[in-house]
Formats: sequence, C-alpha cells, structure tokens
Amino acid sequence: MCRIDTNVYFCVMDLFKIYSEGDKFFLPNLSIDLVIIGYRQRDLKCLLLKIDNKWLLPGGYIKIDESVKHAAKRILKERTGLDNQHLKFMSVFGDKDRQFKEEFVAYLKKKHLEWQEDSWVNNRFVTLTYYSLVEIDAIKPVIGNLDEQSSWFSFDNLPPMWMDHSSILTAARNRLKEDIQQEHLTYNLLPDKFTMPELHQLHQTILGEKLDRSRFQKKMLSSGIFERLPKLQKESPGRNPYQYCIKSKKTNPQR
Amino acid sequence: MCRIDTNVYFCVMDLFKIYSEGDKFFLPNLSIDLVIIGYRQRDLKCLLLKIDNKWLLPGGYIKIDESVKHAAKRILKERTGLDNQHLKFMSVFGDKDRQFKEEFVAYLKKKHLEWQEDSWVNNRFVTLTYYSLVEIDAIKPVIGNLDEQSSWFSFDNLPPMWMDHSSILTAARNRLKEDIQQEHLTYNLLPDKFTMPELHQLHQTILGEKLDRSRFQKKMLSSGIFERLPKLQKESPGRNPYQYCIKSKKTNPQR
DNA sequence: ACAAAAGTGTTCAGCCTACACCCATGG
DNA sequence: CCATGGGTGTAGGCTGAACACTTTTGT
Repeated sequence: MCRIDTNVYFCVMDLFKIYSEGDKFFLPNLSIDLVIIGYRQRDLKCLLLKIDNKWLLPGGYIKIDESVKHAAKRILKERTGLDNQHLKFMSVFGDKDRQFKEEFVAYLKKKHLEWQEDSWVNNRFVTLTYYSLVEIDAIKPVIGNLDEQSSWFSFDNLPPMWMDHSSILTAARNRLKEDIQQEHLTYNLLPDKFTMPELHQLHQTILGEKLDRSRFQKKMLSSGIFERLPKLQKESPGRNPYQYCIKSKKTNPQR
Repeated sequence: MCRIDTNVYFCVMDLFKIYSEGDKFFLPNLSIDLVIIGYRQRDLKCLLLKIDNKWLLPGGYIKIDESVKHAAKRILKERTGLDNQHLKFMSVFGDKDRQFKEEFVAYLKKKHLEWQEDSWVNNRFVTLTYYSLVEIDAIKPVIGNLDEQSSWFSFDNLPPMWMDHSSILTAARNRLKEDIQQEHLTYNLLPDKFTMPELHQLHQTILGEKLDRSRFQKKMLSSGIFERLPKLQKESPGRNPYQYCIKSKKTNPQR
C-alpha cells in the first residue's frame, strides 16, 4: 500500500516520474474524466484544458488505495477547488483502441520528454465518466502541471479535442437533457439565490425548446424544494421576481 | 497485442497459468460481473455459480484488445450459450478494498494451488456490472473450469455469496424495478410467444405490487410493440388468452 | 348453464396545456 | 398611467385509476 497525498505528489514528483512510474500509484488501465458543466448568459458551458492546441476533459486516475467514487470527488476538487459539488456518474467508455499513444508521441517529443514505448500512459484506458453541474462564478479552475490553459466552452462551439473526448461531451449533453426531466438538479448551475425566470430560462436552454412559463413555475414550486425569499428590490423595468433558495442547503449546507 | 481466442484459452491454459499470468491477457484491475435474470413460476431468479460453498456472479475479465462492451457480450455468451441476449449496463463497483484476496486464500489452498502473494487475482478490482434478462428455458448454463455448479436462485432466497456480490444483486433487483417503468424490456424474460396475463403477472412480480389488469393491458398494447397472434386453443378452465409476439423480432430476429 | 378467466368499456379524478388575467414597478 | 415583465387563475383535453360489463370456454 502506498499512501501518497495528492498535493504532495503533484508538487514533488516530476513529470518524468509521473509518466514512468504512475502505475505504481494508480490503477493502470482506468481513468476518470469529468464533464464539468456551467451556465452563463443563456449558454451551457463546459470546462476544458488545453494541451498542445487540442483540448481535453479534466480527468485523472484512481489511486491504488482509493475508491472510484473518492477518486472522482478528489479530481473534481482538484479542478474546481471546492468540496461537495454535484457529481453524477455517466457512463463507461471502453473501446479497445482507446489510448493516447499516437496523439501523445508528437507532444511529448516537443516537450523534450523521452518517449517511452512501455510507459503506462500508452496503455489502453477504460474511462469512467462523470458529469458535474457547477456555478461558474463560484469555482476557480485549477490547471495541472501539464495543462497550458483552462477555459469554458459553449457546448455549441467546441474546439478540437483529444481522442474521444468530443463524444464524451456529446453524451453528457444528451444525458443532462434526460436527467432534468426526472430530477431536480439544475439549481446546481445557479448561485445560491436565484429567480424563477432564471431557472426557467436555464431549463429552456438545456432542453432547447420553449417551456410554458406558468406551468414551469407551478411544477417547480410544487416540488417543495424551493424556499421563497423576500422579493428582489432592483433595477428591472417591470415587476421584479422573487428570489428562491434550496431548502436542503440551509439545513444541510453544501458549501 | 496478444490475440487469444477465449475458447482455446480456457481449454489449453491450466488454472495455474490463468492465475499467475492472467494479467498478460486481461486488463489487470477491471472485471465484469453479470446479473443474469430469469423468470419462472412467478419468481424472479438469477444465475449463480458455486465455488467452495459460496456463490458468485458469472463474470470475467476484459481482454487487452477487446472493448468493454464486447467483453460483456462475450462473457454472457460463454455463460448462456446464446448471442444477442438482452444486456444492459448497470453500475460500477469500485470500493478500495474490493478484492478476493482474503476469501480466496483458503480456497486455493484447499485446491492444492500454490498461493501467490503477488498474483494478479489478488489485485483490487473495479467491476463493471451488467444485467441481462433471459428466457430461462432457452439458455443452457455453462460452468467454467473453476465453478463447481451453476444454479438459478430466487431473489428472495439468495445463498451466501463471495465478496460484495450480494449488494450487486440487490442493486440489479432495484434497478430492474425502475427500468421497467420507462422501458419495455421484460418480454426478454418470456418465450417468443406469450400472453398478456403472463406479462401482467411478470410485472407484478418485479414491482411487488398489484397492477390493474385492464389498465396494464391497454398500456402495453398502446405501445405498439406487440403483435397479436391467433388465440391459444387449450386446456384452461375459462376463456383462453391471445398470444403475442414482439414485432421487431420478426423483422429483425434477435436469436 | 354456470363458473372462471380474458378482454373491453365507462366513469371519475387529477394532471398537463394554453392562455388570460392580475400585480408590481419604472419611466 | 402605461408599458413591461413576473405571478396566478381557469377552462379544455388527455391520461390514469377503479371497477363494471362482456366474451369465451371447460365442466
């Protein structure tokens, strides 16, 4: 058993060591990829990292003495800086040729890292994907020591991506559409206080269709998970909406 | 790349080789476990294998040059003898201490197999679980070279099981309950020709509650996936039910 | 003919839908 | 006081629930 604190690990070990000996600390054929989803200006966005002019999902590996779920939470925390974010398992991507090998060769050479034919990163990886709904303004994206840049992209305007990460994004986008019909989870995308018109617009964006305003409001309120706050006194032209918060967040605060 | 036909592999390699060198052919920390579900005499059953007085789910490993999905299908075929069975991904079990090690020690010693501390089977395994709905009478369970016996068990009367396989079964039982509310897949548990009363009883068994006969029938027929056949002419006391088959099975036969 | 079991119809309630109306606020 | 936009009410239609009724067949 090798217990290694992730922070220590990422600071102390150099890249070479990660790539040559990572399989001593991580399960060698499994990875985790996260689709971190945010919402701003009527647009669904996801957080991506840049390596060598192509983008990829924030992800990581599962430590030998760590559960899969813990790994996913840890990676999410590493990337967003926050605990207790929404996190939901999506699916398994397990194609037989699913490996970075070909794509990484050029990049590693460029970085003057020795190309190791037998390095664990050349392995074929089965990846477990999760999606997480976050409030964009509450998190501060953290870039790792390989990534050059992190940025939010609209789902409608995605950049060129590594390997099969585009398909993972598409799957997440579709999955979210299905899930919100059953579960109330979209408030995770909004600040702690939000209005019904905001929530309404968010659902319309996710589903890509108009929703009846009246019915939407009644459906949401009948769920009983929202608590109305004193009305917003502000600068809008017409009547101002009430603000709402999530009841459970008060009794059992999430952040 | 080592391409090894599974049948050849299972016949030629001896147990010792599987357990000492399996990691040369399989992804070393991943397994697949199947909950194969059948239905007989108003009872939901699952297919289990016996090793050393404890039972376990039929399962297997993913070959290095094989997709996860293909592995699941292959394992299902190995165990049931049939292609194109229903198969649906369920979930990931990835606890950090998820390994057979402790439990296998006693058994391997009993079998006079040398206990190898560093054998790959001692690894911690993340398992990908699937469930499959099958027609009990159409399949002929195949036992592997380790299993002593295979048998169908009622979900209400499960035997002692290896590791966390009981929890996997419970998860599958609950998942099935949820899934049939959304999807029409239960016909997989019945023969190609079946009656509405049979389907009705099956749903009642799965859900564990009474369902209105009239409404059930109308709901099923309105889905449009069933095709009515000439009425059954047989030995029942009252009126005899129509038989139905699945339309898509005729145009696109599943077996 | 009657009992038993399958198939169909009827009624009622509740929910979804669409839209109209009311309310609060800024100009 | 009117335009703007949020909040609420209401009439019509659809679907689901409960149960009654009809049909078929063995005894």
